[in-house]
Amino acid sequence: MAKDGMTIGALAARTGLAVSAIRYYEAQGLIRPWRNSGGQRRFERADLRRLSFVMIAQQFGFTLPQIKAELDLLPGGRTPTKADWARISAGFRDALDARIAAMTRLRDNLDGCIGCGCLSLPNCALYNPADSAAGHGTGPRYLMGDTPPGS
Amino acid sequence: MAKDGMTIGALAARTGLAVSAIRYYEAQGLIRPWRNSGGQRRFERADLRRLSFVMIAQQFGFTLPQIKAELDLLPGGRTPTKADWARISAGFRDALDARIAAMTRLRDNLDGCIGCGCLSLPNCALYNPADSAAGHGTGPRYLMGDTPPGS
DNA sequence: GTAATTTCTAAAGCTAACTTGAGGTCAAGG
DNA sequence: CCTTGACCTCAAGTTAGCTTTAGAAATTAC
Repeated sequence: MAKDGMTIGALAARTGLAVSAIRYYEAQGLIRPWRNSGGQRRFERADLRRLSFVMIAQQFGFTLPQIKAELDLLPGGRTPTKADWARISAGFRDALDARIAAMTRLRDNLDGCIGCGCLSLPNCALYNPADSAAGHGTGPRYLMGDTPPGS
Repeated sequence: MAKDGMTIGALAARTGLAVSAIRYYEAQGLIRPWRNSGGQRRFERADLRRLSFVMIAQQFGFTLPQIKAELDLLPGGRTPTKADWARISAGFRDALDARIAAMTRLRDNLDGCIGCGCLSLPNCALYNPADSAAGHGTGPRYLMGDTPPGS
């Protein structure tokens, strides 16, 4: 009776996620529910926390594989403790700091461009786009009509 | 002879964008090249700046329609002046500030959760996700297994 | 016991932002 | 003039992150 677990619908109601999204997350390996005798998914309370983590991380622009990598650091056999969560959240925070710093730097550079009115390189540091904040384009990109650094 | 313009290849080389991406941007109304006698696109120097703006805005997570909305504020008939660019960049900066603030707030809330070790609501302000930073999910989302605000 | 609800799987569809491919035209060099 | 490379259009394919649909089985409510 203790190991009853939540249904997917209950989990959806409590997280605000769609049932389909939760199933999708399972397919991506972010959660690992067990099955009851009838083949239906059953979730533990800890999964609420996992999904919350997923949602927060997404707010910051992390991809599901990246989030999975963080979650994979949680202990396998037992229910994660406060300390476990604190540990991965701290590691996560470093990534956040870097991301925020990159955005801020980018904004400040734009500020500089507005100030000088140039909006053109090489005065402007904008052509060295901040790391993975949101830029995962295919090829190299140079800004303001500048030529690549090494040419 | 003055109105010769750049070819799409030249523009691609100078921005680092793919030729196909530039054509796509035209289709989305972000740039309006003219055509030469043979039907090929020709671009003005100001388009370098427009594309640079597009690339920077994308770094910040703006969608192409949002970027187009900003670019549409530029004067139609003439080549944009420094003042024109400064004006739209300033408006743009406000959006950036909001976005960075939202991210920072989110991070700080996460900090609080790490500090108290709870990572659970309602102690944690995280369930009131920051505005459009990256969250454009379909339905409502509540974090940490909390119930929605009004229930 | 039966009807209504929930859940199941598998496959297809959707949006954003592009890329790739096919088949053909234009422009520049020799 | 003729070849080569850049360019053209249009349609279809790609990735992420899901949703929708269809048909069927399990659960819950009465």
